[in-house]
Amino acid sequence: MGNMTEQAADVLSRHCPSQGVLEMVTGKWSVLVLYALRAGTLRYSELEQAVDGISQKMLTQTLRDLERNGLVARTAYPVVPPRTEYRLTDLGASLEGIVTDLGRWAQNNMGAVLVARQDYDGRRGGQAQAR
Amino acid sequence: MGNMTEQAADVLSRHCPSQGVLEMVTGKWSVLVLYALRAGTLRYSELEQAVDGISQKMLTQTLRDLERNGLVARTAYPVVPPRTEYRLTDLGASLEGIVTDLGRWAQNNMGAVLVARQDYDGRRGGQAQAR
DNA sequence: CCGTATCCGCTGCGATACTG
DNA sequence: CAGTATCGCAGCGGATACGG
Repeated sequence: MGNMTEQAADVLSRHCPSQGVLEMVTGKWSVLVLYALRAGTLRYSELEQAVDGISQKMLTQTLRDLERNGLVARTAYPVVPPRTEYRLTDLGASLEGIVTDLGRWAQNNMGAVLVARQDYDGRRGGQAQAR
Repeated sequence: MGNMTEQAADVLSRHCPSQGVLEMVTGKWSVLVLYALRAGTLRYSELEQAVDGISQKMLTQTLRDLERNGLVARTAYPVVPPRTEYRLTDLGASLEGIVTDLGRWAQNNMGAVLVARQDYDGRRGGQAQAR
């Protein structure tokens, strides 16, 4: 099955629900939380440490979002002090490979990207360049 | 880049530049444009058609960003009417596999995600649910 | 310990109009 | 055809304070 010149029902199609699925990856923190959870089950506080720089608000919000999308399972133990654990669901685990590849790509190629940026900004002749 | 006192010098570390690299993927349109450009060299108007629903502003902005990051090459031919072509650089092409996997994952699993959302929202007992 | 609530600046993104 | 300019707003995301 080869020919894919017809790509009507594709991710690129506006009304395809897969767009909404991709929006899970957009957002500053989602990928990083998934990346951290590859290690296995983690408590809230452990995630907070693992994903360096994330605020409580964004950690909670990202986790709720991932939970809603069925990628992460939340288990709260009614003890004092509270204990809550998060782990990837099967669905979430099916993304592990991609998340890992993405992380590896980022680390392997950040150098090249940084150089490209300097090059691009440089060609612009030292004008004030935001971002 | 030298400072990696611990094994913790990976994507999850706050000061790791790979975070900035990951931000290329965040954003609603970047992945879709990359996805479209897997097909080969495309003109501006072809991209506009391919990535359904994107506005001129966001297409231009996304392309500039990808160009700045060294993932996309832009070639403008000084003819009338103007003709501008975009293609993946080698660096951009090195992301092809991941982008393809991501697209395939989205299409294969959007059903499961949709179900998970309904399930999650349903358990909340019909309360007003944003997003 | 694991959250929720609130205030608020910033910017991503869309809509629209204009140009070489 | 391939952009740029401008406006406007919703929502992301940070800081801080509070609650079970």
